Amino acid sequence: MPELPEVETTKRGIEPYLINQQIKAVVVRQPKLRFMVNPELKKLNNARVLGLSRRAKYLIIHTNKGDIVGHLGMSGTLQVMDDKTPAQKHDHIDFLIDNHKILRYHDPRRFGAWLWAEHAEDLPILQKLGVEPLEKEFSAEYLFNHSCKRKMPVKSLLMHNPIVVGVGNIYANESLFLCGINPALPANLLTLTDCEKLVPTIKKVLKQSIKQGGTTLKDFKQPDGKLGYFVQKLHVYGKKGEPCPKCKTQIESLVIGQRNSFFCPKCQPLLKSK
DNA sequence: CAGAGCTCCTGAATGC
DNA sequence: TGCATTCAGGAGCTCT
Repeated sequence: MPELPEVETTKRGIEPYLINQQIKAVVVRQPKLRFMVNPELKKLNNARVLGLSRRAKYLIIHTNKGDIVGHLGMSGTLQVMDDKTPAQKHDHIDFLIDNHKILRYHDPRRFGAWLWAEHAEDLPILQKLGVEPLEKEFSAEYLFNHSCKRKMPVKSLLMHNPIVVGVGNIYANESLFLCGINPALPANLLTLTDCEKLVPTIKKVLKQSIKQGGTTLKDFKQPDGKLGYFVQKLHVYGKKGEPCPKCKTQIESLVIGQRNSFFCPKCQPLLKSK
């Protein structure tokens, strides 16, 4: 599933092919995605790409005729390929570029979204987003300020977009494990000290992942980038029943906020002893 | 306002 | 072998 690092990697990967190019046409084969694809997209003929940016997991393509705002959902991919490449199943959108290439959006589960706005900042969806996890605004103090008065489980808080964006299920699980914090712990029981550990850990995990995203980057230049998402070294995510890498206790799983969560009951006790 | 639950969709995994 | 069922998963929206 494209997490923030994947989106960032995608952005960096396609940017060189798009910048200063004209979008000749936009072909929408399947408009029914998470939201109906914005018909305004089709008016972008001959729009020139000025640059790309990212906000949370949204990818923004700035043109002289407005901003295209895309989200890869959980199974979406964007690839630049030759404009003669035949469309495959689930290839929902093509942006035809004037260098005989296309930017193709492929998304089996259709959880993605493609919006348009004169200025991306005006989209309500983007305005409601919390801080970027890699920016300095996401600090221990910031997290503590928002956690101390909420009862929701820490893990849900970390995945709560109005507070901090881009921390997906995998990263929330892994970061909490690395900090020895139980994912079900009510947020208001987090101490400032916990936050001082957690925040840098989240940043570290995300940065590491972006670095590894270089691997993904290579694949996605290959037109048949059928390589799935590269597996990264995970400690607990998806490892129910396996031994904890630290203490060998069996990893347990628990559904929190409809999301599967993994943790070591010994390294991440719910009740803080001592 | 906080927070729980619902919903979109399809492929993979599991069950018979 | 094949059909039917179950589940995962990002995030906005609705309801309490």
